[in-house]
Amino acid sequence: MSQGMSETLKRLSDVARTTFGWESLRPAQAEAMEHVVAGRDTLVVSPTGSGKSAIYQVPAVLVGGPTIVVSPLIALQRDQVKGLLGRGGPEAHVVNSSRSDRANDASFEAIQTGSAEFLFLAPEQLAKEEVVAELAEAKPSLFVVDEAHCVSSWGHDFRPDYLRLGEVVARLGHPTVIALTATASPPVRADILERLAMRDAVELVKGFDRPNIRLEVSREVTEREKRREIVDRVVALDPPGLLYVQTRGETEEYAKALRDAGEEAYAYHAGLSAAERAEVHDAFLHSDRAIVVATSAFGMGIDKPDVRFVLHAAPAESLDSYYQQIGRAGRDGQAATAVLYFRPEDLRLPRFFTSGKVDEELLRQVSTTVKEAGGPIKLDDVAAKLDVSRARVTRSVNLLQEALAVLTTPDGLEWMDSVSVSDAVEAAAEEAEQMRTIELTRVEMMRGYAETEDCRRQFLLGYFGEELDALCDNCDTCAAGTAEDKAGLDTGFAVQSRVRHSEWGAGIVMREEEDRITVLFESVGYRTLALKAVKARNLLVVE
DNA sequence: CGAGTGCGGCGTAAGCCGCACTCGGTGCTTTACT
Repeated sequence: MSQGMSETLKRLSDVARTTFGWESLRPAQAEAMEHVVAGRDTLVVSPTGSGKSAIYQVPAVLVGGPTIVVSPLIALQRDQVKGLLGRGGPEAHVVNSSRSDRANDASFEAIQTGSAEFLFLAPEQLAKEEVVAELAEAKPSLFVVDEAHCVSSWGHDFRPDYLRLGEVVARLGHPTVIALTATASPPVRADILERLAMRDAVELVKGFDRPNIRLEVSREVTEREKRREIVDRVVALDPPGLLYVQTRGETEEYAKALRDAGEEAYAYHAGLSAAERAEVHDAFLHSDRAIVVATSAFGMGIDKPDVRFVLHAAPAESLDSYYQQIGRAGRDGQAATAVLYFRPEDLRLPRFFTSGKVDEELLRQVSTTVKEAGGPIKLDDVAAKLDVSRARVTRSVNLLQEALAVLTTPDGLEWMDSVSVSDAVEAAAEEAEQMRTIELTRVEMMRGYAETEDCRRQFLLGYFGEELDALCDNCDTCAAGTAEDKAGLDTGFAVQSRVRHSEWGAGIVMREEEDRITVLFESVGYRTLALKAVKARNLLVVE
């Protein structure tokens, strides 16, 4: 370590102690902080509860200029601010629609004058011209995106403003960008780097394996039988715990069944009132017997160390989501259990929820409007003109931009002259279709995990680009003895090597098995190929 | 996409078949009303 780096480290440790009261920095935290202080864009992938927030908070004090923190939920922003205040850290503000214009203006002023160091907001705020202008005036030095996997999982259709953060970064003069998340597979990481316009970024992936979580899959035939088994299992396991289900109705049904069986169970989904949701959060955080039956709405920002199990009544839409959800178990390092109850039929909803259903008519209208404007036009003006929600227009614009038909400039959207509306619509629809194809292969990887007879942890970690050398000895397949040690397996296509397929182009080998390999292709997503065919027809070339 | 629901037809009594239809997850914001 150079003299300069250790000097930085000393200053970071001083700030951590004097400003935040942290006596020591973990090596992984310190490494990330040094990159941030040096002005390097940094992507950090490490578990919740590992002190990710410190990675931007401590350098923020050392580096001149305020810190903008993008966070997906207003509740999460409030928690962060509370945490900072509680430790006596620098002043922090939030800006969102629940506050008055006057209050928000006061917050902008606080970061412009330097009386506040941190400003928290959602990506939707950054879609507003005035907001970006206020931030630009404050000359931020750090731009943090918390829960950065949302960029990839929500940006493509649910919260499209996530995909436009890269432009915000550019408008702010490219402050140092820090992206934080608890899990992200290689393609999700690549998506984050691209969408946030991160340059020459350092990727730090730490503490990914969670060996204390026992992994199990229970293959089910009938829905009825599955329900019975899940209730029995929950009753048998030690609380507190989580049961993830696919629909709001199921949260109520399972919660009732569990209460009938004598458990302290709560249903949770986004359709509940704010008060009801708060009540469940409260019960979960404070009771050591609580079981929450939830849709995917539950979990972000929940940091409870002693969750003993996370069960899934059905597959999630990707292993990224699945790992995120089971990662809420056993943060205290004590034994915890993750069981997936799997029926192939239950892949139906995840498939249905894949994005990519495009409204070609809307694409056409947006294209025509931008083209006929004859010069830069604001996204909001397009929405107003067409009388369509801003989110829907944003989604269309994102696709048209991908299709290289629309360009975003500081003055607004501009049409690329050489492109016709019909070509643009076609290209944008094709983009969407390709995205859908890739997302469907991600759902298929969920099936792969459920159906594998090999070590489940090797499968999971492999999906995230991490290699686990030995069998984990803490999953059902290891226990059953079906998992085979892969040491010495040589398919000729080593995991993580770059390959090229005659039809599908460039890809990365994700997984080797006796008779097949799984490759992640840039253009078509995950594909499993039979080695026999690959070799006979010379389909793959190692690059 | 596909499981579950509700309805008409069938044909003389009650239930069953096939068809059309509906519904399914995440949160920001904004605006018009109590």
